[in-house]
Amino acid sequence: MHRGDGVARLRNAPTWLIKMAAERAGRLLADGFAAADSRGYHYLLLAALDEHGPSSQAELGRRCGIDRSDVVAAINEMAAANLVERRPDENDRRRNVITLTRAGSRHLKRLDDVVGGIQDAVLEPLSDRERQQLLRLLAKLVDHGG
Amino acid sequence: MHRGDGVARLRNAPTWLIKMAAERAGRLLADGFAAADSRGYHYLLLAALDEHGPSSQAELGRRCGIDRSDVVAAINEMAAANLVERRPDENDRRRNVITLTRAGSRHLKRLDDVVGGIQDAVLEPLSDRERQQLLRLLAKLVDHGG
DNA sequence: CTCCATTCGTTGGTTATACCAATATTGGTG
DNA sequence: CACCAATATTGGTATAACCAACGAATGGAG
Repeated sequence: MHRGDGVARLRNAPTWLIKMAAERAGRLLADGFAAADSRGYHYLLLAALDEHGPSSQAELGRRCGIDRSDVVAAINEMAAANLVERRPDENDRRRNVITLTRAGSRHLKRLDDVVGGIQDAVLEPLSDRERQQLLRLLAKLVDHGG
Repeated sequence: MHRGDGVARLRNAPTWLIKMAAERAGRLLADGFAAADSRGYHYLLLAALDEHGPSSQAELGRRCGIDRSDVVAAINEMAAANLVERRPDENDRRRNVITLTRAGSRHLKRLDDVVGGIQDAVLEPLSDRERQQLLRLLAKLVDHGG
């Protein structure tokens, strides 16, 4: 029995189904990240560093949609684990430059695998064609407003 | 700019898009409920009462997937607003019987309208055919595992 | 150069959701 | 009766997401 299964009017409410599916995906992702000693913010930040190179914390926050204060905490954790390096920016002494370390790159690869595995687990009941359909429909929804 | 828009590998990750869509839907729902002096739990509980008639708090919790302790709090709030009535069960004095009041029925109608409006807002970019497709795909996902 | 607004990192909160544990009361079963 | 299960309730925890305020530093307008 899942949240709201006993309420008939929700079974045909797309927004509710989206929330249900998101909850499941979120649980699986959180569990997978936790098993790799990480969490969602870490994955986002590592991926952003990988794709855009060394960045200030504010840049990371804007790119990932994470509040500056939460970036501080996540970077603290990852710096302590040597996944990233934090050093002051010579050209702008307000900023820190965050750099991905070798260990950070390796960790990101592991997390990419975790995410990939969860994609497969969640999408398992769908055929390739259906997955493409779903991707297209969701992209349309997200591009529009969210 | 939305959460994770600056991370390319997420734009083609269905689970991420689902989470994004769910966040948007969740925000809209929370805002809509708040504008009606309610929140998600209230809607779930009122809907369950409407569909199944008077129930104990434990029944409500099981049907809605809400923890018993959270049911207590939500029922407290709704009883204070005269949306439901809480009285001890004569046949089983462990239980309370929760009953929907007239005002509760009216409130539920308002919340149903709120939810309906949000469905339309979220699904706006999709044609009728696409909405049916999405509903089908999501149902498949949710039925399967979550 | 001076003043002012802005940016940045950081600390220290708040809120809402979703849990979990413990308790007293009652019900049902042997 | 003795025992276990279910119920309502209190209280607490963890987490994500967000917000406010601060000092230090920067940049631009005059």
